[in-house]
Amino acid sequence: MRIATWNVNSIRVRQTHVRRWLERVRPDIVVLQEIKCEAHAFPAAVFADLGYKSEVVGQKAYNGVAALSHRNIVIHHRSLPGLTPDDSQARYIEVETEGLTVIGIYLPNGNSGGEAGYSYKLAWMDALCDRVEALLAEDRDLVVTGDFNVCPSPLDFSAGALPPTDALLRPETRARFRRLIHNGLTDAVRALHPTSPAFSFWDYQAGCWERDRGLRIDFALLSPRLAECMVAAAPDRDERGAEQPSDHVPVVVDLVWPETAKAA
DNA sequence: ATGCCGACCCGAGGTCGA
Repeated sequence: MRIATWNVNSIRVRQTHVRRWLERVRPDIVVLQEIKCEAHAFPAAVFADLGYKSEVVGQKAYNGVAALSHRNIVIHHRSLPGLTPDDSQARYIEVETEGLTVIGIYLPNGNSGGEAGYSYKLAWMDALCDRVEALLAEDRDLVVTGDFNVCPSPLDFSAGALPPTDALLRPETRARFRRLIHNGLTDAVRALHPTSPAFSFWDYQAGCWERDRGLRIDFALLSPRLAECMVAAAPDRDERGAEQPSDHVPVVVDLVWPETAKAA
């Protein structure tokens, strides 16, 4: 099973990129972030042509997440359970496919809106931790994937790419990311690539892509049984070199169930 | 030290992203 995440920075601008990428990579399920449109404006027909159904949590101009799959998927939540007050921003989608729960997130950046903006990020992360704990307590097979807007360690960003006080780096941010991991989730890319940066984002500005000055902020976190099935996990760097690219690239994880592995 | 770029709003230039 191939699971992927991609912050596309506007699905209407990037729809041909996503279509071409679906044909090349053929994920079973991909969650998208920053689609930046309402559901009625989502180009679902473009992906339906390739056999992909869409579930969309839209918002005008900002945020917006979606899930595309050529399998049957059921949407369970369109906002983050337990976040108070209710999240008016389209940042969370929770779907189920063949017994697997997939949570797609666009976690708040936390650098805008002053301390209130940062508090919102921390509250969002607290609610996400609680949601993950509840699902793991039910022994669910779970993937939490998307744009986390967190750089957990110095390996996850180029030196000087972010000021030390940035919301992606602050100790309170990192502590909450560690809490997610300590609940029993495995950071798929880091588990398979312990020493390479494996960036997933390069700013449009200052020639960051050409200088490989990037960040690793897009993750796929796997519950224990799924982590044992992981055979590959990596950012798809090729997409950053495309014409008019998103500033993020897809992150792709491959899982192979033990029965399949024995047969192969 | 700051801005660089690109997308949104809409039809200028402000706002946001990370």
